[in-house]
Amino acid sequence: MSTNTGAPADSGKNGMPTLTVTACKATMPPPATSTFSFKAPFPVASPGAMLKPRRVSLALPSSPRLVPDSAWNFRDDTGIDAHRTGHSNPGQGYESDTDVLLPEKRGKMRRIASDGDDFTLGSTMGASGSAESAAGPSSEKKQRKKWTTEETQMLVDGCNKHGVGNWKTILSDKSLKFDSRSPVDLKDRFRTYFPDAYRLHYPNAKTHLSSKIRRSTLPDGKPLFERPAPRSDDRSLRRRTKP
DNA sequence: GTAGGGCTATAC
DNA sequence: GTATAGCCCTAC
Repeated sequence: MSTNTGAPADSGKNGMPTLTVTACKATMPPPATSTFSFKAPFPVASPGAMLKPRRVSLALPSSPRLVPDSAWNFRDDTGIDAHRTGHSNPGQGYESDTDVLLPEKRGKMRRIASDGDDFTLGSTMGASGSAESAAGPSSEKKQRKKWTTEETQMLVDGCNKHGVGNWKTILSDKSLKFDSRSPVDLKDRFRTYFPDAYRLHYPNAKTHLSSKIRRSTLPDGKPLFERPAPRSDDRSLRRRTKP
């Protein structure tokens, strides 16, 4: 699987270690250049010192999703395959258009892709839909676009330069080239590709944290990224509650 | 604008 | 059939 050859190595200036991690993918062959260089952007006394929950988990105390810490080491069990055990048909989407469940039934409304489907993504499409809004008013689903090694490296560089979580800033950095990515795309990529780092920076996250993919910590567990200083208007401590 | 959970296409 | 990655949606 993925290996983390993070080389603590020559701690650079400011005591910030220059790290190297091998970015092998579990399901796809490693690109030609599979080594990313990481550099912790901010000095930190201890890995956990700056950790501060930015959001409160959706999981209610009584929620079956709430799993013990030990479960973090397992695959996304906390994200339970609702779509596999629920109403949807794995790999086939919903059985039919009529299988679209109401929000009160499914928890929240989702757009269903179907032939001739007419819906638009609505105003909330801004986040990830903006990048390819050229699709038109009744925007079709954004085509899946795999992240290249180069893009990933840009993301890493951006995180090191601007701090994890400053996706918009990273995206705006002229020196970083992304292929029509949105801030959300950056966040999602970071979340899926560097689950360990994501978990370190966002302890509340319970999804997209495969236990098999670890590209973001050193063998000794030290993080490759540093969380930027929390914003003063940190809303992370609050979290929506499920109906 | 960002975090976080969910859905689903795709690879294996 | 399952795991992963990418996209979607919504709360804040």
